[in-house]
Parts: sequence; C-alpha cells; structure tokens
Amino acid sequence: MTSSVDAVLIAGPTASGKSKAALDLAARIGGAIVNADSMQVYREARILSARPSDADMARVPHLLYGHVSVREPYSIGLYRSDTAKALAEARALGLIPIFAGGTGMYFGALTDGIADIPPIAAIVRERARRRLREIGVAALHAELAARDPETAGQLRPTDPQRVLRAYEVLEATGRSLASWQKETGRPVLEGLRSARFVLDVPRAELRSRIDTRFRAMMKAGALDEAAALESLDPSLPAAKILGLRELQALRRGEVAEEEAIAAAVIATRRFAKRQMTWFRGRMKDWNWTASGEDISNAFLGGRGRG
RNA sequence: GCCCAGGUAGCUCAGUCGGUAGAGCAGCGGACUGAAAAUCCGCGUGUCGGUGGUUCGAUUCCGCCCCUGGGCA
Repeated sequence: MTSSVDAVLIAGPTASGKSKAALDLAARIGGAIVNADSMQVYREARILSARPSDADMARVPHLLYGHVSVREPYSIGLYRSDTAKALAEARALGLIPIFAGGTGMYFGALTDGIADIPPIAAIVRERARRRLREIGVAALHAELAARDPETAGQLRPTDPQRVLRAYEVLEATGRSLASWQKETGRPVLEGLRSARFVLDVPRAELRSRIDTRFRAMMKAGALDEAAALESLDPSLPAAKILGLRELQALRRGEVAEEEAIAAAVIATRRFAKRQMTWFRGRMKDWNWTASGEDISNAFLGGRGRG
C-alpha cells in the first residue's frame, strides 16, 4: 500500500478539485504536496492562480507554491531542478511527495525528462525576440530553415513561440534544438515507484465549477490582485495567467464586469479543454478517475500502484 | 386594433433574382521538450418561426397564423 509507492501524481484540469484530492490523500498517507502547476508558483498571483489557502498549506506541507516572483521568468527548466530538491526535501521528512497540478509538460519533466539545454542568455533571447518582431514568424522560420533544416522541418512557420525557441537555442548553443532534444535528460522520478492519477470531471460539471470559482475569486479580491500586477511586463510568463488580461481591461473601464467575467471564464474553459487533450494523449496509462475520493480510496485496500 | 421591421447554427448576423445555406464568436477534436494558464493546427454542429398555396422543386414567391422589436392610435 502506501509503503509500496515513492510518489503520487495527480493531474487534472483547472477547477477539477485536484488540490483538495491531494490534501485529503496527504492527510491520509502522510504526504507533502508538490506543485505541478505553472502558475501557482507565482507569489503575487495567489487568487488568480487558485493557489491553496493558507489554512490548507498549514495543514499539510506544500512545496513550490508561490515560491517565485511574478517578475521572474519561470520555466520548466527551473521547475525540474526545483522538483528534484522538493522531492529530496519531502523524503527527508519521511513524507510521500504528492505532485498535484494541471501542467502536462511539467509532469513530463517528472516522468519522462527533458533535454539538458543550458539556459539561454537574456541578451540572446531579447535579440531573437527583436528579430521576430522585425521580420515576422514566417521569415524567422525561413532563416532557421537555412541554418537548421531539421528543427525547422518539425515546426510550423506560423508558430512564433516554437520558432523563436529553436532560433535562440541555435544562436546561443550553436547546436540545433532537434539534436538537443534527442538527448532527453533523466526524469525527476527516475527509479521511483509512483502512482499516477488523472482527475477527469465531466465537462458540464467542470464548466460550472469554473464559473463558480471565478466568481469566488472576484469576491476574494481578484480585481485588487490584478491591479497590483498592472505594471508587470506583458512578455513575462506570469502575465499570461488566466483572467488577468480581462480584469485589467475591466479596471481600465474598457469592458463591463459581467463581460470581463464571461471572457475570463471562457478562456479558462478553453484552457481546461487543452489540458484534457494533453492528458488523453500523454497519460493514457494513468489511473483515470472522476473523483478525488477514488484516489484516496486507492490507498486503502493495499493497492498502491498505478 | 392598424402600420412598419424582423424571425436562418448555442449567440450576433449574412445569403439564396426559386435548385435544402455561411461568416464571426461560442463549441468540439488534435499537436505539444525552458513562455505551456503559452503557442499552433483542424472541424459547421441547421425542421432557414408554423401552416397552406404556386412550382418539377420553396428557406427564398403568395396567403393566413404565431412570436419579437418599434411606431400610430
């Protein structure tokens, strides 16, 4: 049962109740919850990222929640090293790490690993971004194709983000992104036994939960939180948090409150759909369940493996 | 009560000089290796308000009815 598992993974779309499921399970088996969500790492975005409450965080150890500033460009590379530390920390405390979140790619770093590409210098990144602005995606893709046909061939000339990444990796390392990616690094959870769950709430229910939750965020002061993030550089990852754009438009008086709420809810629904696409495609062999209770119960009868 | 304008996809609307219809948004599916709550790709889901008539054929033309909005009384 619990002793047969070194780690638990709980993936689920936004508002599916995975934080609660993780909390219940942690209380039951003696676990520490480790964040697997790209936005809940940001300190100043507590409400909008739906981070667990202080009360919940006090009940059970929570790691990697709100541990970086919104001014920092966090990414999967940092997440990987952070989780390696969090894993060691939890185990040192004699607690089972329970990774909970909705960022599919972050789970990928845990279970499958990512390439060991060195960090790209800020100057190189800025230069690449400027180039993209100046000549456009298609031209940048063409430029990449001339120097790195392999990577360019794997990318759509309409995908600015990936073309930019391939370009800056080539610029900074002199090596093609494709060749880097052939050498996937060690998964964070390598050698560990893990039980893996996907919390799959019916779409209609998820929709209403998203709506209810966003309205609760409004009551909890989401507008003030958005105001505090007004000066945030829009190119930073944290500026992409759902609801922020909509609430700032509301603050500027560009839209009515109901409009802003509706837009934020729709954006969140679409995000949940993309999350589900990832889970369906990449987590087929995980344990799929419709309720958090099932996850806790899986550890009752001596079944611990996923 | 009379007059006018509408009733077409979940919503807002376009359109068919008569050959069973298409945009945006919403929605659905997919991809995904350091921005991933990001980024990209694909897919119209329909008693054309109802009912009679004309016609080989009506969502389109005509009659009547129903509904909505506006105006006049």
